[in-house]
Amino acid sequence: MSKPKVVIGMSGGVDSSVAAYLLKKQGYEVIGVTMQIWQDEEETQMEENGGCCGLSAVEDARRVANMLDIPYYVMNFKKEFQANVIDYFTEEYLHGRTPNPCIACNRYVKWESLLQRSLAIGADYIATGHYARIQKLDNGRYAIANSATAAKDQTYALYNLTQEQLSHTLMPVGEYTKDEIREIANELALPIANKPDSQEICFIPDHDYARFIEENTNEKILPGNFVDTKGCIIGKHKGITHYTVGQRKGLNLSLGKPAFVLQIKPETNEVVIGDNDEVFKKTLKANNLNHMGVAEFDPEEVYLAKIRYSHKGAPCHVRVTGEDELICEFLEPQRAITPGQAVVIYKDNYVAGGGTIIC
RNA sequence: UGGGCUAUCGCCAAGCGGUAAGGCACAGCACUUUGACUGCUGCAGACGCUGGUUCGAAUCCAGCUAGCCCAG
Repeated sequence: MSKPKVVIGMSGGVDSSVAAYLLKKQGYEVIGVTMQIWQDEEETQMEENGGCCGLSAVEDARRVANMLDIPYYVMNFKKEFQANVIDYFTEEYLHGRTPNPCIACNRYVKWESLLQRSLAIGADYIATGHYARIQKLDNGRYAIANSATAAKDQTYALYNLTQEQLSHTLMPVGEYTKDEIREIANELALPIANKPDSQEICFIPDHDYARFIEENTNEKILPGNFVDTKGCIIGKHKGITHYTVGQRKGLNLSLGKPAFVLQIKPETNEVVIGDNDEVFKKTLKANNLNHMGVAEFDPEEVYLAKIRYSHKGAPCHVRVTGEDELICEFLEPQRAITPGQAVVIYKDNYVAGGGTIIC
């Protein structure tokens, strides 16, 4: 008798607002929720230009919910966000890796925590404004698939969701292009129709990662040596948290030719420097695997793998080398394979699985 | 202290009498819905200092200063 109930995570932005509208139109009983995840009350000001999680977001989301005539709540997830995103982020950098906090946030906060609380209040699904689609494959598994807009594809950051989570998730805007979504927002005269897209890491608005990390750890970040591939010292660095593989800017190294970070060695507090062509590698090892559309990788098959958000994807073979470990062998060398980043493996146009790059 | 060499932007470096190349670094902007990468733009009013020769000098000459090398 009753309509299926869905909790939509509302950021106050265009996408999630339209998503709420679409769900309602599709006949769901929609409940709007904004997750409060990091901001201190006094800091509302700084997020005006559309961060995904600011408090100004709450005002916008509430207005949209009113217009759509759906119930609206703010849920506090600061503790979960701190533990699963901020602490993880800091810890990774301290170990010389380069994390992708959005992936952790998606899996552990936006899904795990929000889904739990939503189910607890009687919802059947949660929904978001991501540009991606959820498919149920012939093998019975759920997988995230590319959205209608390749340009706006967000599947990479969602590779880590579990089957359970996917079975309770809806992504209504995945069927549209960004332009179509904005058009709908305009037609509805949503107050946020022209908000710019969010970008950058939401909890570091000033973009100063190193300072943020320093303020969020008790560990002392020590300067160390830049070394070349032979181990010769060629300069001083400001602390390994300032660097990532493939980086060129900010090294302050004048070698007569561009210098790039090849590797970060936390054991010795060294940063290895080399030429651009030395930052290309053909294989990577990953652990912390998540199987999405494919339960077991076929070593014969050629998959497409992305090693960073904006990577176009490159063909590779996938070899499982352990309980929770695999190796991707790319057909062509890839630039800046970076420990801490995620490798997401695609089959056709859906996510087969992925993991965290360890080397 | 005797002989030789060198002194041009933060680093490297063109220039050889006609009015300061380039690379690296750095900065800003653009791109980017993780970090990066990339692209574009900017970056010596002046060539160690002081004089001199020339219509004209970073470029020639002299002295001074500093650094390097070789002799003691």
